Amino acid sequence: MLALSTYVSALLGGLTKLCENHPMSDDKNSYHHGDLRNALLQAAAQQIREQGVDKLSLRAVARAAGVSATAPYRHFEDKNRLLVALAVEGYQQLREETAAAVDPTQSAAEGLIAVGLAYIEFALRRPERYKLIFGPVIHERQAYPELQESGFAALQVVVALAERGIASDEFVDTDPFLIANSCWAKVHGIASLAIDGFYDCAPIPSQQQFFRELLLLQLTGVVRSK
Amino acid sequence: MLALSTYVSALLGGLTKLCENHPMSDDKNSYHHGDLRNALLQAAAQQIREQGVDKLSLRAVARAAGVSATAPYRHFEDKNRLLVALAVEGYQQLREETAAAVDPTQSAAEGLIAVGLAYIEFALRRPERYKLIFGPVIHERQAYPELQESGFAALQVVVALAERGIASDEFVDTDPFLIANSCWAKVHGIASLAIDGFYDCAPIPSQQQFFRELLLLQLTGVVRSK
DNA sequence: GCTCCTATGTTTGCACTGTAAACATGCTAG
DNA sequence: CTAGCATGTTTACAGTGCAAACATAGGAGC
Repeated sequence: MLALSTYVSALLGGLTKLCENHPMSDDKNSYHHGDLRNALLQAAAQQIREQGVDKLSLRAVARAAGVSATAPYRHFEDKNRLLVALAVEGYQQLREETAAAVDPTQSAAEGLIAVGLAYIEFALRRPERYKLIFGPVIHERQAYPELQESGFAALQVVVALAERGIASDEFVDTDPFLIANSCWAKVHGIASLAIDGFYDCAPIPSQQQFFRELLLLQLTGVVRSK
Repeated sequence: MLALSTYVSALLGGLTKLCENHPMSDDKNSYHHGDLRNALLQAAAQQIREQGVDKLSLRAVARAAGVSATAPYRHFEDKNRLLVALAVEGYQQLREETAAAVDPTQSAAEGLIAVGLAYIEFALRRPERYKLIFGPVIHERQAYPELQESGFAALQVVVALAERGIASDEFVDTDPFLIANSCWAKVHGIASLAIDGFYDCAPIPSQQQFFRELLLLQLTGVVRSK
């Protein structure tokens, strides 16, 4: 009887190995999950994508991972910590996607436009993730240095472009950090306003084109050059 | 006696009209509060200011107003509705403060800078209110047209400046709506990033000066004019 | 090979939240 | 004076984040 139960549990263990499409996929049949931390992150990401970032509940995440309500606390001190981890992940994606948008054979100005559009596209494609990254969802951001670090890393893409533009005399000779922040702030503002639906009912023929013109204006300036 | 009480209550009615600083102060000693709606808004505003926007609880607001937990539902269908009301209020403040910053005798460009700085100052002085207005705190913004209306009203200050600049040949001849949005996005981006502490540990001598330079760059452009 | 430690789970419990439903109260119009 | 209605209250429920105590298994040391 004891032997039987052992056998059964082993059998079940084998079975779970076969019919795995949901995240665990380990030989662990019960209890120790194997890779819960990642499973939680993944479940949380999906939940955010589908239901919005402020509807995210730790308990629901745990439920989705097939685990008890307080299990996540073994891997994240806080709900906030989970969010921070997701945000850092988001910053990295953002950095990758914007970096991928710049073509070194193009001019620095074209590069800025491309990065800006990629940034906005990212924000509109993953609005909830974007809100998580920048919005006030995460409490006490300053308590998590990794957040600001990955933020700065994302900014670095733009700084590099600014440096290139200055070096090639394409841009005005200012602090590249200033130029980068100028562009970033602009793009961030556009993305936020777009997500919040400010451009939805505006009399705009094409959003894409509108964004491009906004970005161009950033480069050429508003004041008529005399 | 009946006549007297009527008289007294009329007198008090006249008085409340005069000496209104705190919300209640009515002849109503209990039950019907008098002006609960405003009291709730005020209490909520304070709570947001002091504890942060995402810590706001309707029950705590009710408690602060000295009223039962569900009383607010007689005045706001939702917690969200309360937040919307506060956000609209915030937009109006924002519009007033930015409008007050523009001096008609100045150039349009100087006006844009002044408005931008006033905007950023507003955001930094009332960060939680600002987060409420723009952040993802309010759900389904598009369901509340008054939100977008007051948002557009705030934008109108900038549009007017853009029109003035274009008319006086100070600015390039583009759609004023485009210029206004360009400036607004920029300023909004700066404010958001500043609130999120992105500039806190940056190597910046003076924040104020940094903001001014960022805004100036918006006007003059990044690309070297040939 | 046995035992204990520790990492990782679970259960239980608490204080709190938003909100629905039913009930109470008192101003006001008929 | 009274009926109705706006505005309160009480009660209840499902859901939340999290702390504390308990359970389990896999691996380190004997």
